[in-house]
Amino acid sequence: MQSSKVSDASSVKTDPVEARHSEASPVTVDLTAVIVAVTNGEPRVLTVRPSEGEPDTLPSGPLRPDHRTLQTGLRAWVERQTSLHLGYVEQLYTFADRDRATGECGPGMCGPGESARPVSVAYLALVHEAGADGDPQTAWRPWYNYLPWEDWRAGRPRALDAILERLEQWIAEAPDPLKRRQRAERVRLTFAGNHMPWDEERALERYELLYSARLIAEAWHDQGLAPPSDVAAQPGRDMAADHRRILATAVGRLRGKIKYRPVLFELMPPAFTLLQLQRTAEALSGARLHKQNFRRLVERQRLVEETGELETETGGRPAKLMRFRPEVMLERPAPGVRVKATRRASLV
Amino acid sequence: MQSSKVSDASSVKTDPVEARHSEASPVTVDLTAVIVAVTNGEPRVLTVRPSEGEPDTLPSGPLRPDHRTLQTGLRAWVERQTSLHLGYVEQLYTFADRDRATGECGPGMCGPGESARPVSVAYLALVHEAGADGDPQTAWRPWYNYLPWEDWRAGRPRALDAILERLEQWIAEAPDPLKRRQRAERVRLTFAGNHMPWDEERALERYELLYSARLIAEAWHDQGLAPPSDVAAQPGRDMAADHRRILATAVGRLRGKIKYRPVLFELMPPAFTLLQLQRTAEALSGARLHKQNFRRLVERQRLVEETGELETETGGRPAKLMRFRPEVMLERPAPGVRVKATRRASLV
DNA sequence: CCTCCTTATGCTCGAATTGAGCATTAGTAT
DNA sequence: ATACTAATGCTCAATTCGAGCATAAGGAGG
Repeated sequence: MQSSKVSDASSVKTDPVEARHSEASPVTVDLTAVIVAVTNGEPRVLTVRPSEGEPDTLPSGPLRPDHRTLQTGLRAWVERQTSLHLGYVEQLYTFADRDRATGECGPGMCGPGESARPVSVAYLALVHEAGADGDPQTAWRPWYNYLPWEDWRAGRPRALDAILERLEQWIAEAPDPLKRRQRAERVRLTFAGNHMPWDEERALERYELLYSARLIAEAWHDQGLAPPSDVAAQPGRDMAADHRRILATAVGRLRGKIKYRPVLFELMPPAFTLLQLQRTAEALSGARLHKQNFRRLVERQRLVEETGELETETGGRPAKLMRFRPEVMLERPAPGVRVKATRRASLV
Repeated sequence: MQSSKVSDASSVKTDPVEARHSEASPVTVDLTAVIVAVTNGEPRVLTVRPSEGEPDTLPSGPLRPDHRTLQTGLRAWVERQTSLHLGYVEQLYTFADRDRATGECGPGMCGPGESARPVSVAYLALVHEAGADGDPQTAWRPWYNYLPWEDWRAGRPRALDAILERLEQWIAEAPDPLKRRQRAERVRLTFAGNHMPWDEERALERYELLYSARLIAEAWHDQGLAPPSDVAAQPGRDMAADHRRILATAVGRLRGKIKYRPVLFELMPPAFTLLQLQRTAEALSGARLHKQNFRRLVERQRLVEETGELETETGGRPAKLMRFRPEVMLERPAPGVRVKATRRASLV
């Protein structure tokens, strides 16, 4: 079913006529959005509620002639589809792999071989609150549902054991010793083997590795195959087309970004406690942070100021409510929350 | 027909007619490459020699159906156009502004409004040596020819005086006081006014600001106007379409990248002295670095190892020749040359 | 050969940043 | 009162950073 595109691809290769008229191929541009919010310390992405039995989907739509720029096109689509106004928006990446589903053709919906190749331009957007829209067409999903191995907040994720076991198997299956070493090295690098620390920014690399090793259901779909029924072999919920890849890109990018730009505050309500801020940073980076050092950092950089109010619902001593101090943008280049995970995740 | 789910979703909310003729506009995808090399401490980009009287152009070509991915398409084009093999390649950005020339249509050259909108996907590539190809169709140009205000290696660039003068004028011309303050703030932030340090990574922001203020010849062209004849008002050599914007994107991105990934070595010959390495870093970042601290950094991170040879043509005491130590990639995440400009550019 | 110029390389020193953790405060729940 | 929980203040050592002094080792000019 998803395989329709694969047959397109092969027709391109085999049909000499197709190959000869090598002019620019007409394509359509699809704008896809990863819209992120963090509520109660849980990072969520907005999904368009799929039809029964279909995998989850990110909001997206084609670029239209009346869109002046890619970004305005994206905003238009999202605002229409979700009645959500986007604040911070950033371009993520442009994908156009011929052999990898890009989602425009549902089962049987693709035209004949001539159909335009789908190019998708992915965007990342941050919004304040998840709750808002009661739109029944959309749903906020914890992003770690799709990428469970990325969540180290409660220590090493359970899913990793099964994953690493499968990856060892994949390494062993390599056709020759050189490839075997390369695979092993790639696993070690991205999955923190052997003296490598876990690098939370490598979310995309990890996803791509799992895809190569066919631990990602989409890898099977893209080849027109049904994934093995063994659930443990397919960690995380799958998504339509390459949306999970786009999500992984967003996660990695955002994890990097918070370290040198104050984007964290795009996700916060107008007033918040320092712990809430910390929880948000942890939600994104997927790691626990050292509390006192986190505060020191935020305070020394003067990223926030007191509102004067207190939050009493903390479960402990009341906390000062803070607000973002927008002037920082005008003071230093590159302010951000460059935090390092605590060594021992238990602490905090 | 493209995105079934989107039109479904939107048709729920909006006028079905609108939704129906909301076909994706057909577009062509143009792959554009910023190919960078540094020779003798001068950063250069590969340009395709323009026809007489035409502005300089970056190598580019349309995405074709036989290209499996965007990146392979780009490599194919570049290898054909320049007989150059690309090593490091990274996607930069995708541009598709409707109102900004993207090169396919000169003034009046576009067909009727229906013509396909050009989308350009820009890539950055790093290569070892500029000299190589004797291809008469291409030329290596110092990138600061196009962005002279970005070169602070010999102190504050001369061009800045004229630029800032014009920008002051632009600020004063603002239609209302609020806009005036916003313009002033924007200038201060990007051009290091008033206690802001020069942030070399903001190359794109600076370019865009100059574009807004019409200090960039392309800003006039895009509106079908001839730029004023006053040369001082148009700093830097212009390029075709939005290629200078793409170049500015590349410069900013690369300046950021060298700080946390060892990409610098993609530009170096197999063996080099530490000073050559430093000159390369300086060439990219456009600033002078503190020599001893630079060596300390490179050595402490064990980015290089001695080859055992000496370079005697240094003009002074012979220097050890070094080579990149690729093992660093396997040791730590994010090794790089995160250097800060010396306060006083004279030192070194 | 001696002097000067140039670059290479070693080393120091104080300031700032970072990682980790102790201690105290101030609320709520039992 | 006692136990928990979270907020907040503070310390301390290790490391990193910014700046600069000092010395080494070549070549060029006298």
